[in-house]
Amino acid sequence: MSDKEKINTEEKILDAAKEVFTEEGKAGAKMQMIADRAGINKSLLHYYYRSKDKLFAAVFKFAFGKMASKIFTIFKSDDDFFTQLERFVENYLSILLKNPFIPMFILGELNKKHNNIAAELILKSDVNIDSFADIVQKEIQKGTIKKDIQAKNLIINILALCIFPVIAKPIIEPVVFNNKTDAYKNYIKNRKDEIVEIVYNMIKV
Amino acid sequence: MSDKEKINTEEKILDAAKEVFTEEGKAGAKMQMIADRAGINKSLLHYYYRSKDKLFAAVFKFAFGKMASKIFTIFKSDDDFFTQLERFVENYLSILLKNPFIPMFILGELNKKHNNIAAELILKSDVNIDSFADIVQKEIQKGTIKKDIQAKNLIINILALCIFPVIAKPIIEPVVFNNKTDAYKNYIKNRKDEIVEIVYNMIKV
DNA sequence: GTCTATAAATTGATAGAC
DNA sequence: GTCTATCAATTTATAGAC
Repeated sequence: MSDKEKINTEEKILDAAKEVFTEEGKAGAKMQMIADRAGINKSLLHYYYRSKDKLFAAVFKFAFGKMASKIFTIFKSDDDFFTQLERFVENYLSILLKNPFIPMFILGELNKKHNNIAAELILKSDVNIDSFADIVQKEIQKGTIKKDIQAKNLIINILALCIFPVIAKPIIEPVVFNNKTDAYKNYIKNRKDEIVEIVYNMIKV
Repeated sequence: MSDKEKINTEEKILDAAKEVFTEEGKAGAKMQMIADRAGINKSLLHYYYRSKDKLFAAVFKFAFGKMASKIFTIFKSDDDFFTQLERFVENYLSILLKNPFIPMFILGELNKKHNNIAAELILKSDVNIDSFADIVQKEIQKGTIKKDIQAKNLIINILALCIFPVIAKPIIEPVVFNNKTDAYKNYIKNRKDEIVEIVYNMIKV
């Protein structure tokens, strides 16, 4: 898909909307910006998606799917648990760095007082941690990890360690790394090993 | 300050603005909402604060100060390092739970592409981690913590483990705790001990 | 399908009376 | 200081030509 002229209008609109909504938030995004970015007229937005709310819903659904759907797939491989965890962190960090604005967009919209659309879409999603909880339970029985490890805590901690450094970049880069872009980039590059070691120390017997 | 009628108008406006801006974001917040919440006329907002930008700047400055200014003060006590860390986590979680919308507000605005105001205010702030880095260095020399601990990594990890569960509440509560509010509240209540243990396992020799 | 023109509603900001 | 009335600009959405 190197030639952007070849994709159809509906797709062009959705791509532009993804960019503008995730960069500016729902309230900050303007239909005119999206039309400009898509290289089409504002009226066409309403022709394909009837309202800003409908377009937002499409983008939010895509964004949430991007970050949530593949979370637990890695834990279905035949690798041992520690390898699965390592591959998960690597994989999730990779997705995050390719889509640095998406987590902030999702969390930002969900935390808005008057945004039923986003909250409703979460309720309809079928993401759940049951399969991951089963795997953790089995590892405990095998004696490979600490007895008192809780799957819920474990997954939240891992996601916190992966997501926070990305969404807090605009504050970490100036405050922690004195505005040195390279220092922040280097920090992120080494992030996988850092997280894996923390998780290892969290769960090892 | 139990009788809200007694505080002056300027203060009433700022209090209302803090609420509305942090709940809705800068673009989502409307001057009319703020006036209504303050129980005054919209024109008075412009009388005290000349523009929405000026009012936003006042709120953002307050919010950032609330979360950032007291971060490193605890590490000036005479307690041993592990006790200082424990007290820091306890203290920071307490501030977070009293102001659950502030971290999301700060990070959300800083991640907006076209928001110079917030980014400028961060640059002007004098928050830095130098004193904390010194303390970590001394502990390493004393041999009380691992040799390869980096202060920058340590503080980011701790903040991640504190802040993420709060800003991700709208997704943790439905996805991880099946919409059981009590289960989430209980999880947060036990959060301090969980984080302290993780940090202990991170740094102990 | 895509555009121009315009309606209709919202919203930040000001003027002026009291 | 506080209010009413109103402006001017923005913004979502629609009507209608091609």
